[in-house]
Amino acid sequence: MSGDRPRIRAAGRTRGVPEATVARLPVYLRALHALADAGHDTVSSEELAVAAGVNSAKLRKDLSHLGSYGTRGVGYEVALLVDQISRALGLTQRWAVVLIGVGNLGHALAGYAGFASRGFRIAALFDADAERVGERIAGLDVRHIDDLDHVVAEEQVCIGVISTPADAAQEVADRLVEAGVTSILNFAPCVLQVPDGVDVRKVDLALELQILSFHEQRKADSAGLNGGRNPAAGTVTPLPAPRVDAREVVGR
Amino acid sequence: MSGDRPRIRAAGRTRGVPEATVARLPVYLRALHALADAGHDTVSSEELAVAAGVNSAKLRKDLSHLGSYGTRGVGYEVALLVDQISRALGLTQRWAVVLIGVGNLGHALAGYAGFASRGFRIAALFDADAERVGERIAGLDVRHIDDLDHVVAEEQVCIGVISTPADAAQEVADRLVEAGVTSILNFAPCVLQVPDGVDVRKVDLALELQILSFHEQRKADSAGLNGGRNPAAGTVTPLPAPRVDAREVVGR
DNA sequence: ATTTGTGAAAATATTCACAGCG
DNA sequence: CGCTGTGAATATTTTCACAAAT
Repeated sequence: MSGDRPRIRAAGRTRGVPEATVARLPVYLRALHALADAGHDTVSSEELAVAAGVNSAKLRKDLSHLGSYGTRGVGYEVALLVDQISRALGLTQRWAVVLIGVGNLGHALAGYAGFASRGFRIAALFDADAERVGERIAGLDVRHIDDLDHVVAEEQVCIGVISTPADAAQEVADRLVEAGVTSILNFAPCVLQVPDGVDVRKVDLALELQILSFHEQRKADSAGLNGGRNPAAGTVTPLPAPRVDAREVVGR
Repeated sequence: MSGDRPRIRAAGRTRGVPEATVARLPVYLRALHALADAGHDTVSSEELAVAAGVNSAKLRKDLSHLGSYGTRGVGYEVALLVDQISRALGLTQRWAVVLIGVGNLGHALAGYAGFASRGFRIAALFDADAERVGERIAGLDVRHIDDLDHVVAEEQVCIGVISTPADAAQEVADRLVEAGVTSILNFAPCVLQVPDGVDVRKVDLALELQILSFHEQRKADSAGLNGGRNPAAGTVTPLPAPRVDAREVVGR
C-alpha cells in the first residue's frame, strides 16, 4: 500500500525459451525420470509426448529451444535429455526456500517430499503466530517471522512460499522482497503486488475448481436438456435474466 | 471465420469464452468481492484490473465475452458483475466434490475453507488405506474407495479431487471416470490419461518451484554474473548428479 | 525406414487506440 | 469530459508437413 507503482510480472518470451515451453519442461523431466526407471535408454518424441500428455510436434519444438539433442531415426537419449532439461531449469543447484505460514496447508507443504526430491531445500519455516513458534514440523523448528531477514541472508534464500491466510499474504510478500527474495510461490488466494524483477507464481485451489465448474456447466448445458444442441457460431451463450439477486450461493 | 471444422479433440477451446479468459474470471470475482466488502458499488476497468493484476484492456476484453455490463463514463456495477461472472462460471449451483487420498495434503485440502465458501461441497472423503477409513476429518468420515460409485451416484458428484500418491492416481482417476465424474483436479505429480469429455486440471507444487527456478537462474545469470545471493551463481554445476530419494508422494 | 528439427501456416491471446455513449 | 466496448494490429503458441539425417 505504498505509493509505488505495482507491477505484475511480465509474461512472454524469456531469452530464447518461450514461457509456455518453460512451463512444460518440468513435465517432460518427470516423464523422463519415469522412463529411465522403466529401463529406457532412448525415447522417441512420440513416446515422450504421450507420457507427458502433449503432442509430439509440440514436444520437439519445445526441445528445440534448448538446442537439439535427438538422433534422427532413433530418438532422444534419456539421460542426456534429463541433463539438458535440468540444466535449463536451473536444477543443477539446490535452491533454498523459506515457507511462511504453517497452518493447515503450510503444514502439509512442509512435509511434502516432492520439494526435497526435486532440488529444493526448505531452509526454514515461519509463522507470525507466537503460539506456533518453536513447534517442530518435518524436522524444522518454526521460527518467528521477524527472523526472516536473518535467515534469508544467512542461507542465501531466493524463493519464498506463502501459505498464510489471504489477509496476511501481501505483508509477508513485502517482507520477503525486502529480505531479498526474488521468487514467490503464493498459495494464498489473493493477488500480490511486487516490484519488477520479482517473480510470482500462484497456486489457487478454489480457482481451479471454479474453472472446472465452468466446463462442467458447459457440459451439462449441451448434453442435458436439448440433446446437445449448441449455440450457433458467433452467438455467445445468452446470459439469462439480466438482473437477479439470488446471491446466496455466490462464490466468494 | 468460415468452415466449421469438426474439431473434437480437447486441447483447450471453449465455445464462446476463450480459455484464457475463463482462467481469469475467478480472479476478477475474488477482486470484486473484496471491493464489495470495501464498500464499492461501482468500479472502473482500471481499478478492477489493478486489483486483479491484469491490464485494463484485457479485463474489458474478457468481460466483453460475457456480454457487456459496464456504463460508459462510469464503470461497472460491482454486484451485477459478481452475478454475471458467477453465472458464467456455473457457481450459481453448489457442486458436490469427492476427495480421494487423505494423506498429508489431502488432509489439508479437506479442511480448506476456501472450497466451501466458493460454492463447492465436499460430499465425501476416500482413501484406499483401511487404517484411515473411519477416521473423521473436517466433519466427514473417511470412507473406503470401494464406496466411490455409490456416493458419486447418490450425491450427483461431478468433480473429483485426487490427492493420492502419484502411483495410485491413474487408477483413482479411472475409478472416478467409471463412477461418472467428468472433472478432475489432480494434485498427484503425474499425467492422467482420461477419455474425451473428462476435464482434468493439475496442481503441481514442485512444478511451480521448478518454473521459478528457471527464472531465478536467469536473473542470476544476467545480474552481473555474481551480484547476488545465489548459491554458486556463475558456476554452472557440470552435472546434476541424478540423486533421487523420493519417498512419499513423489513421482519425481 | 524412421524420426528429428524447423520453416510456414493457423490458431490464440494480448495490446493498442479510438469511436461512441453516458 | 471519462470510460467502455471493440475492431485492428501485434505477439505468442500450436500445429502442419516435409527436408534432412542416420
